[in-house]
Amino acid sequence: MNSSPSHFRVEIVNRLRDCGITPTHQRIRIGEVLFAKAQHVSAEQVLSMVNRDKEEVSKATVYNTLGLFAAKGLLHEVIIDPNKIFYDTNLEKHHHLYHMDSSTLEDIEADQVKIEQLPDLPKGTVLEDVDVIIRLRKS
Amino acid sequence: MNSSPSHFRVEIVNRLRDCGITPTHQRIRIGEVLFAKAQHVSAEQVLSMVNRDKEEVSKATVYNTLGLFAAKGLLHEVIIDPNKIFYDTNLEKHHHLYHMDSSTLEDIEADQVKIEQLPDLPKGTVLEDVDVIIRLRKS
DNA sequence: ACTTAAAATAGACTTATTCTAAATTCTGGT
DNA sequence: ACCAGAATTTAGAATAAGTCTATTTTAAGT
Repeated sequence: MNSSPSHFRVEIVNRLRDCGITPTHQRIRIGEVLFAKAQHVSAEQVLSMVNRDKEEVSKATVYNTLGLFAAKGLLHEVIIDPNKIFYDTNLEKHHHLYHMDSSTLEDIEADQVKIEQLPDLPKGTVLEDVDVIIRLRKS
Repeated sequence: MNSSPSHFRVEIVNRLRDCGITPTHQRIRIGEVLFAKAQHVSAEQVLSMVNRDKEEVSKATVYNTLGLFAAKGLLHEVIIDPNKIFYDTNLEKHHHLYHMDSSTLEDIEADQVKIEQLPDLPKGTVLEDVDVIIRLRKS
């Protein structure tokens, strides 16, 4: 609805189309806040970022959209804190440092952790992902 | 309050004392169901196991006690399912297979996974734990 | 523009967990 | 054994994340 949409906005629209997601106003808005930088955000945070200036997107839509984006691979769900899913916009293979004192999450590049051996997987199953979470505490 | 407490019951009482936990009726009851075998249980499950025959322990106490046991190292919290904490009575070093289709958790022994390298930890922090979660999907 | 399927919405609902304030039970000192 | 104070338990209310539902709005192809 803007006559000169920003380059970033156009990028998001294309990204959504590439995944077969119809780029609605709300989804684009959510994309704008999510993909501005690599970050870990909760649904709650997205909701408030998206509506910072004016009420633009409902709670239900934020939840639906985050679920949809995650299903399409635009985000990863990170499950570390029991009361909150974090959505991670960093799609590179990577792992996490979790600061238990502050409940914050920090990325570590995949090559910083070397896993040499995994168990035999039960038959009938395929590996989806290996998450490594390094929990830290203040010393 | 039983004149011939079972060996298992006595064991639990000692275990609680060793951790500096006053062994109340409720805590012992909860210990009985938890430490009967290595398992992963949610608070909800503990609540219903404990009160199977007759109402013995309140919800608040179950939550308090699980939190206390975890703080004292009698249990480990496992956070994999976003809406639920699972408490793990297996205290051996180990990792987890998570079956995404059934939302169930399976232990794997620590030596089944070899981690060769960890990143340098930020200064002022100490390693608390390294969790490896292998997510599986039906093939 | 017109139609229809997809998407978004408000707000009620659910579910896990925490809080609160009162009642009960321990524990250590007598 | 008895008592006081501390710790623990309790029922039920409160909170918070997330889901559901029924209705309205929007997107996209004709």
